[in-house]
Amino acid sequence: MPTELDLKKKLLIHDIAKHLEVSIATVSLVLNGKAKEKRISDSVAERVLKYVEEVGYKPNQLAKSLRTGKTHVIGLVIEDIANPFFATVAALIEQKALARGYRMLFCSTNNDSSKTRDLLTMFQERHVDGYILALPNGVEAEVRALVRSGKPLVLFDRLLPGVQANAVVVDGATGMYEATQHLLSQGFKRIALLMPRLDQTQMNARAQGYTQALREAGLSPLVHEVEFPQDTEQLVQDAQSFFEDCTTCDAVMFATNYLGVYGLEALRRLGRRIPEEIAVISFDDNDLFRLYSPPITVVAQPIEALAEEVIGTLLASLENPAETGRIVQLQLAPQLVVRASSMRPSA
Amino acid sequence: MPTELDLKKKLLIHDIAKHLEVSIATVSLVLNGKAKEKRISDSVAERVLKYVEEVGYKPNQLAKSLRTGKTHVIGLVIEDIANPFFATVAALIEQKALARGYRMLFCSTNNDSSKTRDLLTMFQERHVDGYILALPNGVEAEVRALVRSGKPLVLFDRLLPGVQANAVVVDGATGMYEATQHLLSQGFKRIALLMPRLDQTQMNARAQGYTQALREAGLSPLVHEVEFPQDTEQLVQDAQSFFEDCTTCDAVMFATNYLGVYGLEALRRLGRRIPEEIAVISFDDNDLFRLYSPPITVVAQPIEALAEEVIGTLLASLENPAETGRIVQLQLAPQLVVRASSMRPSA
DNA sequence: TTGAAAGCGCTAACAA
DNA sequence: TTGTTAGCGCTTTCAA
Repeated sequence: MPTELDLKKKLLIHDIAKHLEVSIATVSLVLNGKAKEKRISDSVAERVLKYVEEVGYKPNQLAKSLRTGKTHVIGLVIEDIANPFFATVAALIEQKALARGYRMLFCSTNNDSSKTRDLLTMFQERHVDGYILALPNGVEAEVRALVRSGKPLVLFDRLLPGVQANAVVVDGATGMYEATQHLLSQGFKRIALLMPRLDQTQMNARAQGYTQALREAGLSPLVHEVEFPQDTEQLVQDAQSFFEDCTTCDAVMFATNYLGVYGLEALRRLGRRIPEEIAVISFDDNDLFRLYSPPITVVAQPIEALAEEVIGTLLASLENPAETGRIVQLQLAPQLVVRASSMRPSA
Repeated sequence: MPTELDLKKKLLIHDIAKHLEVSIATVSLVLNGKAKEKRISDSVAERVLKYVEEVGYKPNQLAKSLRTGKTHVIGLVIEDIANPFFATVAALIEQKALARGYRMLFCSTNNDSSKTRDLLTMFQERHVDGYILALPNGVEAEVRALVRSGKPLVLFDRLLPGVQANAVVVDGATGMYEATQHLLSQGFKRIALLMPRLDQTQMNARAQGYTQALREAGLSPLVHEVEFPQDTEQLVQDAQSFFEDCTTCDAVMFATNYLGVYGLEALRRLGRRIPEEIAVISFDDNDLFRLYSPPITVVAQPIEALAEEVIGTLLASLENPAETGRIVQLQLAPQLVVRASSMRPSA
């Protein structure tokens, strides 16, 4: 004998209206908090709420969305959810969005512009209410169209050339500039930079900060670009052969967290001592850098603040459609965390 | 003067039918690949496809879903997207699901059963087509109801007591059993286990494997449970005071990747040398363990295979509703990766 | 081979 | 204060 719970026959608003002998509209209004506004008697409103709770009626969100045009879903597009930086940002954003009644639909681009285009199309088809985007180059036209359409949207981590939109990024140029100066002040002279071959604004900024600091010191930059994305083992070997060639380098900076990891692996395979033979600084902090022997100096991104600003900016334009048109562009300061890997060993 | 692109007035199926002077049904049928079946002339089908492509018509998925009852969205519920294990699994699942035409709606539980209940309700309201779940205890009733409802569903990482459902888990008991035996064979005698205080099947299995190996060797287990989830600094200090108390321990096993990280931090603060003063093994592999000095021995989970089996199982029951009822339960073997941290230093 | 029309479940304008 | 009803955009049966 099935219990009541078992045969839960997917209640409709119609059913509950009939049971309570009120109209569908009344139920809908009460459920959407418009009882007062529409001057529905407190007693009726109360009865509705009570019964709905009792039988566990849940409105079909699909129908609701079709009707209202709102899905309460935010589309999150990032480079790779397996990258700790993006995973942490995603976790924080999810948490904050959930608290405000929004859910996340997420996808990784893997820096593939064609895949990204498909993703953006899918999000549009699904009518997400807003977008949070860390995109590869090559989708400028699509994003521009999105902005024009008036959909709330926030770019983060990186900008898109020629696209005017809300954005929250980290000031990697200053971060790398200061990090480079720190190395110089420690007496290191041949400072190399390892960065991925990606024409993205945040990467260019990081390289620029590094280059500027060196030039001001009258030194010349030594930039090595590695293919990315690419097979892990290949990346390590690439770094390894770079270090083998660059026998005069006394310091190296990694432009991303994953290059830091692969770079350390390469240095370890070569048996290079840090910082005695080569000083190291990586962009982005994580457990590995903090606990490595020696601990690695990093340019730490303000992840918590980044997530907060991103979701704050999006929710603001979501809840205040009037303000669409006013563009918010934020640049957050990273923090240089000096650890043993960049300290000139006292001779 | 707005260009054609600018005033893209949200095309409807109606518009395209009218333009082509065919019926709405014809357009719909062609778009859903039922042209042949419904014997629609090739020429008409071709015209429809061509025009749709030309003007970039995209059906409203909300309306489509409301009508068909299918959303092509998979709900992914995990403990914490910022945990590298879950982040990696999520990345792999997302990639494989996308390739099959499904998108992911994801949420983290943070081991909060009440939050989890809300999450499951939200997913139901949004009519996700299937569920991939790594849940905390306390939601057995909800999941049992979900299974009864016939919705495709796969549990992973951990089972739920008393719930019969598809599942893909890793055999942590054997993994820890073998790891413990390895330590014993290296001559370590006082082996402690640090684990989170979570009554979850995978944790219990790991503890059981450890305990069994010790008992078989006539030794007694030494299990320390730490509060989780909890503030990071607190976790490190908790581990630290455990190590301070346990002066006779000559080896320690960490039941999760995060405990491994915090445990290493604690040992470092105490200045304990690994493996001379204490040998270390952690469950779950990652960059930190591989590159740590000394490299940490781990019980590595077969993440790629796990993701593959999870999505494979789900898609199978998604695409083959007939088979609902046939439960698939898989147990994958982890791999002991021996590194320096667990090797008896040659005296 | 194609067209008309009945919904999917809900919201909200309009009437009463 | 509450009820009726017209859609939101699409799929699919049934009739032509």
